[in-house]
Amino acid sequence: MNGLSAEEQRERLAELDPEAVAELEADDEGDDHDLPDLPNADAYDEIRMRAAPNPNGPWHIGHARMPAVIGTYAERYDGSFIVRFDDTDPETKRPDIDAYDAILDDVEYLGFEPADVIRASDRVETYYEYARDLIELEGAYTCTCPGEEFSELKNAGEACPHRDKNPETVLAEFEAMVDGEHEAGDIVLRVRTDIDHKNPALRDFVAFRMVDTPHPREEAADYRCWPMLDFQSGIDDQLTGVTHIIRGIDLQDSAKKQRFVYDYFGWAYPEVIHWGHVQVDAYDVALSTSTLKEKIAAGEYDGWDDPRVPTLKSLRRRGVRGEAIVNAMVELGTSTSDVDLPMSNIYAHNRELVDDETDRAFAVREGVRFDIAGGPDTAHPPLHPEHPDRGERTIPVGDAVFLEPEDVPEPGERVWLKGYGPFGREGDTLVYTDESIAVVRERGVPVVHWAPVEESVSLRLRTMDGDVACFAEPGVREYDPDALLQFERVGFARVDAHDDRETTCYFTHS
RNA sequence: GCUCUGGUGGUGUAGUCCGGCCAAUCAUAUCACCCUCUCACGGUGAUGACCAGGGUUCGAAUCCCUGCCGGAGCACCA
Repeated sequence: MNGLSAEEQRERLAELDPEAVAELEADDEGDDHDLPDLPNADAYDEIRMRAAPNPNGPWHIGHARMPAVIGTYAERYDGSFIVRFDDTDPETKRPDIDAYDAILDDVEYLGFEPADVIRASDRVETYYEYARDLIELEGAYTCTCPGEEFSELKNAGEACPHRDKNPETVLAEFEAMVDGEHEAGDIVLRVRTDIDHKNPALRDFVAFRMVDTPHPREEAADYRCWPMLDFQSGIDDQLTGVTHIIRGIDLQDSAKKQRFVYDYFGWAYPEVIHWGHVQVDAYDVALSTSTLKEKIAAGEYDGWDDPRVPTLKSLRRRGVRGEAIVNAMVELGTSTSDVDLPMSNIYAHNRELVDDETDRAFAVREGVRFDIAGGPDTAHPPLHPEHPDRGERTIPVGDAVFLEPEDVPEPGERVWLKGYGPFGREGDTLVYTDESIAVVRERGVPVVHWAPVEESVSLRLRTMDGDVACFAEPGVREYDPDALLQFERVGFARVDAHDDRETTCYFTHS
């Protein structure tokens, strides 16, 4: 057997023990991805998942987890996912009209395409239909108890007086809700679950309530009777063929509540996975859309793509590839405990994606000026050290250069200007010494990056810690906005804009 | 108070269902060395974990009990 190739061994094994081969192949498969298998995946013809954001602002980094994971699952199982905006609260969690498109942009940036995009606020009539059906099945009742009173009864495991109304009465009262004949707080429609269920969270929850504030979307502005998340989401998951739901641990009880509705209708509940919260390091601000919104409105940040802000728009502007974020998110898996995602992880994935194809350039931060004496007129460092075939840059040196303060040699010491040549410091002048590269290899002369004074480009490097004034080599102006560069010994940066005075780049990571 | 649900190196993850191949996998991180006209990339090595205590067993990260610590829900928010 040892004399055979792996292929032959496997064929041979197939004859002897087909099941063992299947197992081997399953193992091989397992090495290709980090995410665990979807529960009970074989039971479904097509895997269907959904991202159900509340459109209250552009996404922060944590939001990337949902599309990253369900998009990856969809690809792996040859299934699909939809984006469904759960925008059924026009007041407390009022949708931001711009957020719908902003979120879809973010999904695209991550590299995924939803099979469909729907908005709950377009589907209110549908929810009404199912509510009517549920009422007829005696699965829901209208209730005018003040919230606090009901809460007390519920905690005691006691039914309120409205629970036993007949369906005809309930239906009539519900139609009055639909017609907007009530005001917020006056009446709700409750699902009849189990009033003394041992878990108080599951007892007769609210399915519809009145909201006085019109929905910001014109198409939905006339509705006053709005479904609650647990009802709306449950109906939609069934209607859109969702087979697997992933959601946060804060919604752990949702499935249990929705099962009561599913049971009334005779539906099978989808598979469900709960995961914990994601926390990201490296930022001063919390991963919270509402907090970000406040601080941006207050002028503390320039906008949703300010480099100091933990949003996807910010990472995008900084030149981080969506794929890097996806890779990092997929590595987090789907565990129920809270997880910390270090930004260094996203950076490591990004570096892996971009390092090989990114041109190199020089940018000097807070440059110190030195005159140059001797040496060739131009320097020709390669565009990429590992790909000399891609060509080289041309930097006109002029008669002075900038060095970073940390790279300044002591008087009498030498320094190798990268891609240019060896110099010794005499006062404020760097004098060309015409030595070979051996001084670097054998004598340990430091190799530093530099920029010419005369033909330098003023460059503003926007970083998470604020803006840094730099001088860059002239070739930087040739790159179109959106290009990625690696400033040698500084780090990666995305070219953002050029104007008459300066070039702006966003720092990606080291 | 009631009800869920977790706890593997700094971080994430594999292993836990069906105890032994686990003196615990892989990645990232940090440090060192090598490579190098970058502090990038690449290579080598090091660091570093089964929440605690009992029990069952020839054998426990894995099963049982207790404790400790954490997260979540009990909204006319999502």
